[in-house]
Amino acid sequence: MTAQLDEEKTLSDKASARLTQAIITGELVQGQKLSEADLATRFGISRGPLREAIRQLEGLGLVTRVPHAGARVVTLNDDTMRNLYQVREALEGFACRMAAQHMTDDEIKKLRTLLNEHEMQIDASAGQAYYQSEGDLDFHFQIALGSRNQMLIDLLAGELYQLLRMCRYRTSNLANRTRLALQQHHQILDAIANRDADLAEMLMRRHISGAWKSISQMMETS
Amino acid sequence: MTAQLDEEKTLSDKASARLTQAIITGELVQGQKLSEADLATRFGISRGPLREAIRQLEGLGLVTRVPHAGARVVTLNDDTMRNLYQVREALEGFACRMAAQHMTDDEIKKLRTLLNEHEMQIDASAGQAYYQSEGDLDFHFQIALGSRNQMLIDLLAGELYQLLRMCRYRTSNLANRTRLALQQHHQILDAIANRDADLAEMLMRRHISGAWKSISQMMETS
DNA sequence: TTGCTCCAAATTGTTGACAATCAATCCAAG
DNA sequence: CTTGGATTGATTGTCAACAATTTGGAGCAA
Repeated sequence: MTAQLDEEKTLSDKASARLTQAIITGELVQGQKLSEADLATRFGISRGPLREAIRQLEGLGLVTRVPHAGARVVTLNDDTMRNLYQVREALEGFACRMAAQHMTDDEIKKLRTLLNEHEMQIDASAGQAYYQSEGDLDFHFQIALGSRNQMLIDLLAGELYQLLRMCRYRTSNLANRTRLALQQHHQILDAIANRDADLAEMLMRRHISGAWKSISQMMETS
Repeated sequence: MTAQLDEEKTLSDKASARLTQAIITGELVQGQKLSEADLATRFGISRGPLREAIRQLEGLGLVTRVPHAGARVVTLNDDTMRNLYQVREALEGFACRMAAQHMTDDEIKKLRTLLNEHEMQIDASAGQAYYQSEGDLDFHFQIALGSRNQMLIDLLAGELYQLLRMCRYRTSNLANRTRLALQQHHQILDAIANRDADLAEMLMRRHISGAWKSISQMMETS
């Protein structure tokens, strides 16, 4: 989505982006301690900017820091993942309600086109998890944009988005729900097109809580 | 609530707390530029810890920073305030739903007692805005705790809470709704006590959206 | 007067050295 | 053998100097 390459402005920002990437992809394991000296040398920068980057990631909830004892990558246990999906249920449900009120007909049409493209990609790649995930995130991001609420957009596309990608990486493609998800996306978009805010919110909530049920089932059986 | 005095651990944390306080109380005006040198000397610390504090506040959404041009206090215009109240409507409504499912009977009883105390304080202080605000925040905080969702608690008691206090400070006691608010609090608690999650969520949503309507009306007439 | 160029001052970004704190180890006393 | 405490090592926190970038204005030409 926003794939800003290596040309950020400051070293702190570069380090922040690199750390985020490393945490999401699992290059830095959950709960791992972040050694300032180690990371600074690995990134080829001084400890100053690195510390600022860590402070920023702390504000974003990706690391936890205890004074004089260092920072650790946040650990996503079952509880925090359940919490995350619940918060998403609340926020994305509400975003969906707002989107039903504010999205233009043109935006809705384009989003429908996007869903159809996703469908074709799924047919072509026969269930490769990558397209599934990216397509799913795309749809949810467009809904967030449709809410016309910048704070909501920042929350969903920022902190929660990063954590969600960590979850996705951890649970990999445990549950292959791409067909069902796509169908539900269409239903949600139908509700939005009909300007039925109540229904749109309810469907999005079910979509997300259903995803969580599926994931938690898969996890406890494995 | 959490009135941690001057004994934080590190200078960065102290500076962070002091900056937050200064921003909320309006000592630092909205949109004002944060000069590192100036603040560092005022706080009696070096620029290093101060920069870390600013980075942290950036992550919390209290300041906006543009590379090589400095950080500014976030500005709360009507749009962002509306956005804030909408996000609260979504999150606190959901928290209320969870609270109806998870709060113990004992917690509910204590919360009822708290509301009664608030009522007496209001009678005694005859509408002093301070008690109104603090009491209101107390109730909402307890509801958040009742959700048993730590992420929700962190959001509501952290970033959103600070922004809300900024709003309260800015709009002062424009709308004296303490009586009405207290009555609605009782109704919400009734719904929770009856374990009626749907009603509890709906009432909390109306409570918050009503508060926003009242505030925005007051603002456009002034 | 207007607009441009270029310079300089002020501010932010970065660094390496120094101080403070915590954790583990080792030694000695009971 | 255990326990208590001091010591040492590593890691985090802090500082002041240095480098890089932006911004504002002085100077000059059209």
